[in-house]
Order: sequence, then structure tokens, then C-alpha cells
Amino acid sequence: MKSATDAGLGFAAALVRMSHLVQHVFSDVSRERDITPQQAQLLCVLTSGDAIGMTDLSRLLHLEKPSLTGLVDRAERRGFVRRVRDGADRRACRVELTPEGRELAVRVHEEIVGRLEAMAGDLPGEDLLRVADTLTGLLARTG
Amino acid sequence: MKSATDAGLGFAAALVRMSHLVQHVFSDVSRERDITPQQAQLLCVLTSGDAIGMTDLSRLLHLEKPSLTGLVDRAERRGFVRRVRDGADRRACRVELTPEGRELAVRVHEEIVGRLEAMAGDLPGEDLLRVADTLTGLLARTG
DNA sequence: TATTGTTATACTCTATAACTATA
DNA sequence: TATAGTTATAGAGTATAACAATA
Repeated sequence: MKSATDAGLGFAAALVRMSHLVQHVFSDVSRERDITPQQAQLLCVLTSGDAIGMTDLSRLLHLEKPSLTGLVDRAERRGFVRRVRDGADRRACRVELTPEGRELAVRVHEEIVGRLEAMAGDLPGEDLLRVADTLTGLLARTG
Repeated sequence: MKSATDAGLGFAAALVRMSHLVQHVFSDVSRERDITPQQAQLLCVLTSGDAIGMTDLSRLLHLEKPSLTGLVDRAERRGFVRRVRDGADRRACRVELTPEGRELAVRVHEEIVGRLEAMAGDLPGEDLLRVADTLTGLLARTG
């Protein structure tokens, strides 16, 4: 009943260590695809939806806008994303994946998910479902 | 029974999103303490144990050795850590926290843990224990 | 006036290659 | 020869301040 706090890690400590592990997976997969982890994260965010403005994107990635400008510049230079002008607001642009960027994003995402699930391989599926449910609930209220 | 995959996130996707959330907490807390997230991570790793050599530290932080040299240089310049010569091997040095570094590390760690637990505030404690247990089991086998 | 995004600047982070010193 | 760590160098990531263009 109290095993987590007695013999294992507390809730927050477990999340922190798991977060580092996930970051390492991001680093390894990015390295193999010859992109940076930040570019991988940008690609993953853009896979989820439609084209998105710089301001919203900077909020999603937790970056100041000038930092995002540079990140998008470099990703655009490499042909992964492109800026499209916003028809309604002539100040704004929206960022979207190019076909090559989308293909890369899908591969990176699949590889990351695959490695994480492989790590969980021999744990009971029921436990994993419960973890996913609990974390989903937490994320729904927080971010 | 299948709610996680039907209505919520899969296991890996939940871990990835949780990881980003943890990174944001690290960023926010680091910012408030006027250090970089990488310095915060270094401090946290050093809190856990004794002085540690550069090679082991680079493995723990998933950094190439020259990257670690710079990170330790900057942390040392700010007075958070110090290099001590290894008595047995004259090539080696071990990195340890200064008193000021340890104080900062404890505060940063407490703040991060506090925010993560606050986020989980209204979730059933039993669920959190199960999550911590499952993740601890996964971490024990992985890294 | 407020908002969208960029430019200018300075620093940190990171990797690869080459190096020194010790084992 | 192999290992521990650093130096040299280049590029990427990040933030703050100041700016341009549009709303």
C-alpha cells in the first residue's frame, strides 16, 4: 500500500526521472535522424493539427517568440516546415509541415513511441492503462 | 477498461506529454532562481550522492564529455559546484556541490516536486501511488 | 495603443576532432 | 594502448531589448 514512498520513488520523483528518460529517447532518435531534439519536438507538435501561428506555437513550446523565430528559420531552411501568410491578418503567418517534414515527423514519432512501449514491454498491460489514464487526467487539468 | 486508448492517450503518448510538462516546470523554476534548466538538472543529479567523476556524470546526463566540461565550468564559475582532485587517479577529478550549490539544489528540487504534486492535488492518492510504483518498476529495468 | 512577428545581441548548450596527462 | 579530462571550433538554442508592420 505504501510501497511507492517506502521502497520506490515518490510520485513527483518518478515523474522527473521518467521525464529524463523520455528526453534521452528524444535525443537518441533525433540524433539518428540527424535533427536536433528541439526540431523533433517542433515536428511532433505540428503533426497534431493544422498550420499554427507563431504566437500560439511559442506558447505550446514554452519558448519566447524570438527563440521560435530561429527554430522555425532553421527548420524551414532544412525543408521541414514552411511559413504561409495568413489571409485574414497581414501581420501573421502560420507554420505548417512540408510533405518531407510530415514524413519525417511520422517516423520520429513512431520510433519514439515504439521505444517507450518496448521499455514497458514486460509490465502488465493493465498497469500501463492505469498509468495512461491517470496521467491523461492530470494533463487534462494542467496543460 | 479500454478508456486509455479509446478516449485518452496511449501509454507512450501520455509519457511524452507528461515529460514536456515536467520540462516546463524545470524551466519555470530555473528561471525564477536565475539558473538554466541544464544547471538545475546538474544540481539535482549531484544532490543524490557523493562527488562523481566527469565520465560517470556525462553518462548520467547523457552528454558528451566536452559538453559536460563547459556545463561544469559555468556552474563552477557561479560557485555552485567545485572540482576536487581524485587521490587515486591523477587524471581524474570529481565534481561536488558547494554549500551554496547544495542549498540552491535543495530549494530547486523542493520547488519542482511541490509544483508537480500540486498539479496532482485532487487526484486520488491511491492512483498516484500506483503510477509511481509502475514507473519505478519501469525505471528500475531501464535506466 | 496593442499585437504579430522579426532583428540585434549576448550568452548557454552541444557535438566532433584533436590534444595533454596519466594509467 | 587505453582512459580521464580539456581545448578548439562551429553551430544550435534561448532570452532580452528594440524594432516594423498591421490591427
